[in-house]
Amino acid sequence: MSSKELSKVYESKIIEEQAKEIWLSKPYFHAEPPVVSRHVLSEVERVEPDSDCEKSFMIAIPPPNVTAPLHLGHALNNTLQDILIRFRRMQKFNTLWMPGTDHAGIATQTVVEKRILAQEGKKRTEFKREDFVARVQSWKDEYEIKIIEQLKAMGCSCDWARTRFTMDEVCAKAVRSTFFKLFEDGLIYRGKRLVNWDPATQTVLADDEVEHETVNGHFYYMKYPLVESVEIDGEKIETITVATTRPETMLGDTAIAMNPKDKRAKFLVGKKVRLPIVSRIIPIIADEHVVLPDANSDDEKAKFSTGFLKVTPAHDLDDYAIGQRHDLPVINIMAPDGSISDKYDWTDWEQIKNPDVENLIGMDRFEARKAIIEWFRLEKLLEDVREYVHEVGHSYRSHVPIEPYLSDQWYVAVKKPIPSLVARDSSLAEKLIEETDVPVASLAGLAMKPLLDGRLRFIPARYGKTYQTWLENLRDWPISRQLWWGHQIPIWYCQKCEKVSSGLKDPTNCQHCGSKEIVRDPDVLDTWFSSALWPFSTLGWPDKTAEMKTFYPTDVLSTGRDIITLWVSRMVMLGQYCAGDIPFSDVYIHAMIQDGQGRKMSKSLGNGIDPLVAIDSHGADAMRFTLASMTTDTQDIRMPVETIKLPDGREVNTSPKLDLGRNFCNKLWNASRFAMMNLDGIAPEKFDEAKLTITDKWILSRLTETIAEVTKSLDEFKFSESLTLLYKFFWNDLCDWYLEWSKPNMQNPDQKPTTQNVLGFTLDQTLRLLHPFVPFITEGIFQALNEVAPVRTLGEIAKPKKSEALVIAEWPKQIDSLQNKKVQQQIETIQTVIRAVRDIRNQYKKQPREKLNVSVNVAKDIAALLNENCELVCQLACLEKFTAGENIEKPKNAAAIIIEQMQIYLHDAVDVKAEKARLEKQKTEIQKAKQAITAKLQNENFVTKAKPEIVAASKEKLVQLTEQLEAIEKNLLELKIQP
RNA sequence: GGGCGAUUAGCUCAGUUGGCUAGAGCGCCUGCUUUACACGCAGGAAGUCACAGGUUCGAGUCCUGUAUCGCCCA
Repeated sequence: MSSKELSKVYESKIIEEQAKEIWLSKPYFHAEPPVVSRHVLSEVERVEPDSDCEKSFMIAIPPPNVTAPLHLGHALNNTLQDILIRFRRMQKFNTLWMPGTDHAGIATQTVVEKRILAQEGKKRTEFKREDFVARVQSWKDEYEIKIIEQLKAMGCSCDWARTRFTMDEVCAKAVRSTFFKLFEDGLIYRGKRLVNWDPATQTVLADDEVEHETVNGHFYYMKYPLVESVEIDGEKIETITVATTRPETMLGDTAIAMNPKDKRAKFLVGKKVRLPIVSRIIPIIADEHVVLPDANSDDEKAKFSTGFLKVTPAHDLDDYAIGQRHDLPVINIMAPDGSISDKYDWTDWEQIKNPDVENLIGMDRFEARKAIIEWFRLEKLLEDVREYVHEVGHSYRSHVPIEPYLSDQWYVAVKKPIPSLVARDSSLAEKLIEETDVPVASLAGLAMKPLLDGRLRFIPARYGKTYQTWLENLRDWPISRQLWWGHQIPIWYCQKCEKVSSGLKDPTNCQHCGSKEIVRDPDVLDTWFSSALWPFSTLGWPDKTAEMKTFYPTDVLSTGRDIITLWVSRMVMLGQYCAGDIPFSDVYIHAMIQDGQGRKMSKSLGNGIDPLVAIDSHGADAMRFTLASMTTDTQDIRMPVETIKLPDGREVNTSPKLDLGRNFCNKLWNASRFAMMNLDGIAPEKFDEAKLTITDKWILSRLTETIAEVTKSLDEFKFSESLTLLYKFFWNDLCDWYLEWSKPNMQNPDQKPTTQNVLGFTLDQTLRLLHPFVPFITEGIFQALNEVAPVRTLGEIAKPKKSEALVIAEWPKQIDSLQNKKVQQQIETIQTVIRAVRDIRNQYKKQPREKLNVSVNVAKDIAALLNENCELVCQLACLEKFTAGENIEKPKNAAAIIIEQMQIYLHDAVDVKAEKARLEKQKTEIQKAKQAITAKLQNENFVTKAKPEIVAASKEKLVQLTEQLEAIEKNLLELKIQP
């Protein structure tokens, strides 16, 4: 928009480039704490904040994983955040949107590993650790740039100068400090536990990184021979049958358990079984945990149970617990990659090894399953195989079934009272959060309390329950991961005294015996450990920075419901623990985008939409508009996906839904263009309040109403509602009616100056209201408007501050004096008449341009209103002549339409048949409505119990319907008389 | 197994604390080169509000149950 006019066609790409240039020309997105000296970090002197930035507003972006480019879900989440950020910035909050990316340990390492294997045929283990990490690092560098470019393309107004990465120095310092603080508090400990092991990526996973998938599996019924036969009720028993879904683990069985209530228990408990293949002699024990068999039970487990449970402590969580209770040996028969192996704590290998077992060594766990079943079949020990549908845990990264695996891991104790807190207030030592076993002073307690106090709020509120239930049932958090990519655990093992050392700085000697022979733990920390610190690590914690003082706690976190447990809860835990306060007060949980069939968008289904493709085809504003307009508080939004072929032959996915946004932008562009064509020579001093027409008053009233409503709904995170309000105002009021009505005024020298000011002001305010949603196009138009009409005020009534750029313009304020309900009602009446005329015109197939005559029979006051505004009606209904009056007779050859309390006659339109049909139809409708309301009013209960105003309204309605019905009947009668 | 959500026009969705003859956008039908916009304008057709009970003067809205779909947790 070089000169004073907007280009004839709206082109998103040009507008986006221009807006980006403007936004980057000055630090509009940058926020600074209000301080005198920023260099003194320890004791910051605060100056009194100036009135323009009294309050701060901050959002920390959920840092996207550097694993892959952003998808449409990111586009949605970041659009919503940008809307909030731009809204608050315009409201003159000191607004900071902190950007950055996440190293995403397991995900990124896996992706890079796969790529190197595919392209170079090399495994990770063929690299030196630092060389491999360097390869991941360069992947990260590449994707970090891509991601930030994508965010910029979407219009995100982040403070780019502050961009962080979860493994950069600033974040690493926070990670180290947090770890050490937890370590000092005794909340970090090492334990040998059965963990969720991912054999593909070969690392441990936390409970919530395990996804449960429904699997069509089998129950295998395998006979184990008793060492000595047993007689039960005269029957001689040689074998017992166990049922299992995982036969391969039998190699590690160390007992058979049965429920003590089982009638056979008294004969069998204490006896021994010879484990097939391995010939290990194992005991039969009694344990309450074993499910009693019941073929008719609704409980799946009872239905499939034989009453005998093979106990494999090293490969099953429940079995591990039984093993602990009965002091059973734990025999691990697998390697970390899930293959059968004698190299990892197969403690009795030497005693039991035989050719049959040796055959199995090296087999993958599923291969081994087949081989073992085959062995049982050949030995006639396989009693049965039954189909069984069950849930199996899978890795959320590699998607292979999880293997319960015994290993040493570092844990964070989440339900242990924190010594440093208890030291400050000893009453906290034993205090529990009501109706839970969660100590108030524990990490879980710290996370739970703010929700219960109402300081932490979920939007929609129902997600608070998810958060709370998870915390109540929380187990200790395993934080070590057997990966190379991540924050290496700051723990050193002494080779001499075997004790561990840790610290804020890397130790050179053992902190216990002083030995120099210390070795650092090779594992890295769970990615969520560093993500949990994000809202304050990015602000420079643990240093007492001015940023921490100004912006912490932050205001909103916007994210998907899938990571409420993984991430949100841990941020609150560690925010409270490290920074001494909640990390944010509002957690906005946005919907998940699905395709037209309600499926998740995913690479494997090929049903995803690339935001860059959407931006390319429809424009960033269009994409944002569409996404925001679909954001209600439901948990899913469906976006029908359509595959199109690009000119270059590529096939890409897009969605017809995006047209909604594009159409809107096009309309906005053209309406603004039209407005500006009429704003030439605008003179603010020529605004004359006395010359405001009814339509001016109406649009200003609607504007101020819209300002109030939009502000309120944005305050409440109602994105779709805000846009609906804006759409209605802009399209249905401003474009459809006001712009049309303004046309004659613009030709009238007396009226023009005032109309110009009203139009300039209205457009200005509309652009401001729309800016958070569609920032590029509104900025572009605003810049042009600044040239065409630099001052856009309404005399003394409204003087919004000028701004060089819309991004920092002031958010509109509602102006009560402009609110005019009476005028709004009058315009509605005028619109009703115009619509009615257009309707009959259409039915009578009159040409749109054909000038017609219309008269209206209506009560005196309305007749006066219509006559006064005869020109408004004539213009938009395309009439030659229009008269309204109290006792207007229906002319001959006129069509009649009865609406509200008006009888509108279109002269010279004769089609008796059509007219009859139309009136008969309306008669039926009105009769139906009248009957319903009559019945209501005859009901004694309604009249006495309903609110008086409802009853009064109903009575009035009845009067109106009766009048309408009479009018219709009268017209029908006339039609009958007519030939 | 426990929890949460959804079910309203062909499609995607609104529908406030119960109170109109249940709305919007897209699609469909009819007409329109009205000098801002055909990515548009004017008009129209289209719904047993998943089903069955209940509460109430009154239920798309509240309660109970059923069905289907989806998500989370175990």
